[in-house]
Amino acid sequence: MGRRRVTLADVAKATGVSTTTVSLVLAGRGAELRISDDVQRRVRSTAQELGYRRNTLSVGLRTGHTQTIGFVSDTVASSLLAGNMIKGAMEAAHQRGFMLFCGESGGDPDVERALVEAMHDRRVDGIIFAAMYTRTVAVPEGLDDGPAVLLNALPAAYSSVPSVLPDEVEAGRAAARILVDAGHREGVHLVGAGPGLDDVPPNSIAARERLIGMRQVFDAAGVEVVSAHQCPKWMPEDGYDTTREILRHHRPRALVCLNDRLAFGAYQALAEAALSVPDDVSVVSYDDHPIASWVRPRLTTIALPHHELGAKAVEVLFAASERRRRAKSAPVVHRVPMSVQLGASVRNVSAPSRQSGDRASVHAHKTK
Amino acid sequence: MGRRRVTLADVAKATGVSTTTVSLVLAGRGAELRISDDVQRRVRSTAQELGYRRNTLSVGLRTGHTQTIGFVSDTVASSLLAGNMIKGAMEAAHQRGFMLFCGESGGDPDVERALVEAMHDRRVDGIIFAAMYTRTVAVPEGLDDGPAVLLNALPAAYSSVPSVLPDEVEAGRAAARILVDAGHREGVHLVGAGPGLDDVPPNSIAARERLIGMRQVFDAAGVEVVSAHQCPKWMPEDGYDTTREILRHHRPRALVCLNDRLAFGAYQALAEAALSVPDDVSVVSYDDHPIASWVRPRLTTIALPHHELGAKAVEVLFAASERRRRAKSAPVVHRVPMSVQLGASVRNVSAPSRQSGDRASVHAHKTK
DNA sequence: CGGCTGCGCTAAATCGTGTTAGCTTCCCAG
DNA sequence: CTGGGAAGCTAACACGATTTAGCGCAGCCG
Repeated sequence: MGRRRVTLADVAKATGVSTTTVSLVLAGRGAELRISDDVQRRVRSTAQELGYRRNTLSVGLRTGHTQTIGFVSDTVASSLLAGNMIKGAMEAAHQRGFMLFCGESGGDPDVERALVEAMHDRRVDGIIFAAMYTRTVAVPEGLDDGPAVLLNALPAAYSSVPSVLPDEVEAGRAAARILVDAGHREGVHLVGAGPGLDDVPPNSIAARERLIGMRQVFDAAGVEVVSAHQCPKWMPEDGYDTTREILRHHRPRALVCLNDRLAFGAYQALAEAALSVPDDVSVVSYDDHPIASWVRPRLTTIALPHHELGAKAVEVLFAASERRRRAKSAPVVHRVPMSVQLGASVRNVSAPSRQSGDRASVHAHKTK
Repeated sequence: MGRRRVTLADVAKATGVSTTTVSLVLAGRGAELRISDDVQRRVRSTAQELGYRRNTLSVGLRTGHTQTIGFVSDTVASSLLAGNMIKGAMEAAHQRGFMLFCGESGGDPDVERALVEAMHDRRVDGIIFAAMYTRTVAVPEGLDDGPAVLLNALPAAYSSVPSVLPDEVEAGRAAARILVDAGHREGVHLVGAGPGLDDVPPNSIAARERLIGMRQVFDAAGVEVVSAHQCPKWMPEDGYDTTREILRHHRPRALVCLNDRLAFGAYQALAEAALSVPDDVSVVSYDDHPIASWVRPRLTTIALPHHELGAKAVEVLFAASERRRRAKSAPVVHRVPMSVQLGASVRNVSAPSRQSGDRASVHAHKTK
C-alpha cells in the first residue's frame, strides 16, 4: 500500500552512520573515499534489507541526470514501423538503466514544440525525434537545447542534430540486384515512384534513394524500366489501381513495388488478371511489413531495420552526450543496413530448372 | 545551446520580490493569499519574458506529484493494438499536462517488476499495465504501491486493481446479429475458437466472451453452428488451414473468424476454392485490423476500441487517484463498447434483391 | 497612546540526494 | 612532548520548487 518509501536517511539511521556515508557507499565511491570495508558491508546489507531505492527525482535535481530519454514521434499508430523503432530504443535504453518518455505530435509543429518543452521540463538526458516514414523534417525549436537525434529523418534545413536512417540507396541496389540476378532483363515496372527522381511522395527520402540505387544496378545491367508510376499514398488500393493501369498497356514480367502494401494491392490486381506470382510475374518490394509474410506466395522484400534504427538512435544519443562535453562537432548521418527477406515471389527466369516457390498457390480472377 | 535554465529565483530577483511570491502567483494562489494585482502582473510578465518553465523534478520532489504516468505493456511491436492504445492514453494524458513513461516487458515477470520499480523510482503518479491481447495477467508485485489500472486485461488472482476492457460479449452478440439479420440460418462455421467455451487460446478473454455472446444470439435465433475450430495462434496461416479443413467436409455459407488475420487466411482459402465473398460465403470477423480494409471486398468486422481503451485507462487512473484519498474501494471492471465496421463481406440472403458489395471483385483459384 | 486587526508580503523549513570541505582520532617521527 | 599526516567519517550546503508560520505596517478603536 501507500507506505512511505525508504530514504537514504532511513538507511543511515538504521546503520548508525551519516547519509553522506550511505550515499558514497551506494554510489560505489566508498573505496575511493576511504570508507572501511566493515561499514560498507553494513550499509549495503541494511539498504538491501529495508528495500532502499534511490529517488530518481532527487538525484536528477541534484546531478542534472535523470536516466531518461524523450522519444517524440509524429505518428505511432499508422505503422508498425513506429512500434518496432520504439521497441528497439526502449530495449537499448533499458539496458543502460534508462527509461523512455513517449510523445506523439501527430505532425503538428506546435505539439512538437510543446512535447520537446515538456520533456526538457522533466530534464530528460536527451531527445529522439522520430519520423514514421523516412523523410525530411523541420527540426523543432528547442530540440537542440540538449543532446538530440533525428530518427528515420533528415533535417529540412541545416541543423547540428545527427540523424539515423536506413541505408535506402543500398536497399534500392539490393532490390534491383535480386531481379537482375534472377535473369530479369525485360518487362520491369516500378509501382509507387518514378520514373524521375522527383516523382516521389512529398519529402520522401526512401523513395528517392531507392530509385537512385535501383537505377545504378539496372543501368549497369542494361535493364530498361518499362514504366514507373508515382503513387501519393502507398496503400494497397494504390498498388491495385496502378497495377491494373500497367496491365492495360503491358504484359509485365517483374514489378518492383516501393512498399509491401503496394505489393499487396498488386497481388490483388494480378490475381484478378489471372496472372500468377511468381510464374508469370515476379514481385519485389520494400519494408518487410507483416503483410509480406501473410500473402501467398510470401513476398521477397527489403526489410526496414526498425529495431536496429531505434537502438542505434539511443547509441548515437549517448555518444552525443559524451561528445557534448568537449566540442560541438559537425552533424553526422548514420546509415543502418537493410536486409533482404527472401520470399517466393521472384522466379529465376534464366536458370533452366524451374525454381519458383514450389507449392505456392496463386490468385486468379473470376469474371462477373 | 546548453544555457542554464531560468529558475524561480531568477524571476523573483528580476521582479524584485521573493520566490515565495512568484511561486504563489504562478500556482494561481495569488488571490487566495492576497498578493496585489500589481505584483501579480509584474511577476507574470517577467516570467513570460524570461521564458520561465518550472522544473518538474523539483516540483515532484516537493509535492510528490510528477505529472507523469507509467505505461507498461507486454509487447508493443506485434500488434497495432498496442500503438493505438498507447496513442489513446498519450492523448488523454497530454490533455491534462501529463506525460507517459513507456516500458515493454516482453511478458517476462522479472522485467515487469523491474519496470514497475523503475517507474516508482521516478515517482509516477500512476501506472497502466497493459496487455496486447485481451487476457488474464498476473498482477506484478508492487504495482498497487500507487494508483494502477489494468488495460485490456483482468487480474489472474484477486486484486484491488481496476480493469479496462473491451465489451467482448456484446461484440460477440453484434457479430452473430449481423449474420442473423442478413438471413443466415445455416452453414455457419467458427474459425479460431469453440465449440466449447474452453476451446480458446490460453488465457484469452476475448475468445471466450465472444463465444458467449454469439451463442446467446445464435441460440435465440435458432441457428446451429455447424463446426467450430480452435486455433492456437490466430494468424493468417491458421485461418487458411482451418478454412481448407472446413471446405473438405462442408459447403459453408458464413464464416465467423475470431480476428481479421484469420479472416484474411480464410479469404485466401476461399479464393483457392473458387468461392466468392460474399456471394458464396459471408465472412464476419473481429478487431478492425488494417488488413480488414485492404482485402477485397472489405471485411465487416467488430472493431476493438483501441484508442478509447487507452483514453479510458487514463481516466480511470485519475479517478482512482482521487478516490485513494478516501477509502480503498472494491475493484472495478470497466467495459468499452466495440463498434461494427461495415464492409462488404456479408450478403443478405433473405432479401429478394441482390445486395452484395457492388463492384466487389473476388478471388478465385486457378488450378495447376 | 496602546492594542488589535487586516493587508501584503517574506523567511525559513522541507523534499531526498550528491558533494565539498573539514573534523576527530590515532599513529609515528622528530 | 609536539607536530604532521593519514584514516574514517560527517556537517553543511546545494539543487529548485512548495508551504507554513509570521513579520512589519497602517488604520481603527477604546
